[in-house]
Amino acid sequence: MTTGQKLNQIYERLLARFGPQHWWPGESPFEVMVGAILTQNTNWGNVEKAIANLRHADVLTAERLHALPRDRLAELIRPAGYFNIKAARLAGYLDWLCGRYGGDLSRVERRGTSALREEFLAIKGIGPETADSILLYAFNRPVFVVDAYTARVAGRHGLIEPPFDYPQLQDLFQSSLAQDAPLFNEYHALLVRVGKEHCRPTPRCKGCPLEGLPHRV
DNA sequence: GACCAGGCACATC
DNA sequence: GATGTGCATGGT
Repeated sequence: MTTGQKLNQIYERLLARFGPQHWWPGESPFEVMVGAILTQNTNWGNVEKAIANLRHADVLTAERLHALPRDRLAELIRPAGYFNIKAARLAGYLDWLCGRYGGDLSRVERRGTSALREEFLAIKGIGPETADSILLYAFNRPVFVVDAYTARVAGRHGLIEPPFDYPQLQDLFQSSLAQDAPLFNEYHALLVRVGKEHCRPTPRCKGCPLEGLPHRV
């Protein structure tokens, strides 16, 4: 079986079990970008609390968030954890968005995918996963998002030989699947789902939709 | 009371 | 280039 066939088989099993995940759970591209920074190494439920705080404070626009004092911003996003670090990262992102694009995401939208990725990676606090999450979930670009769950599932099921890094894992998916943003969107969300419920640091393989597929000890 | 969560930058070797 | 560490809240 080719890698592409294996990846499609896994996708079909996950989708059959869990159904569409309706990612990203954000209301606008701007919210997706803010959420992508806030969710770094953090449970999404905590991020929702932080975003709710921003919404209730009526500062969920580029201009208002950019104008907010750093300590006030940190206070509002406190539930998301690492709040001082993340306040600085959001500020850096907003400096870029407001400084280079006047806070206008429709202008950002016009940029090509690889140029945009480079711009994101140049912002302190935006690494590969956050950049790719924004490209896929805010801008619908066919970029596969790699995260800890992706690495765990791919490693355990022998899709890739360790040691492997982010670009290698991303290339595995991008070169073996159709270059399709809705597919990448759903696939990543499904990997997160199976990672939360079964493919955990200490595995819970009983009842896993991937049970019976090749697996490492 | 551990363990875990949709990373990243920086220090040190 | 590889490895280690700080950052922090909140749910299980």
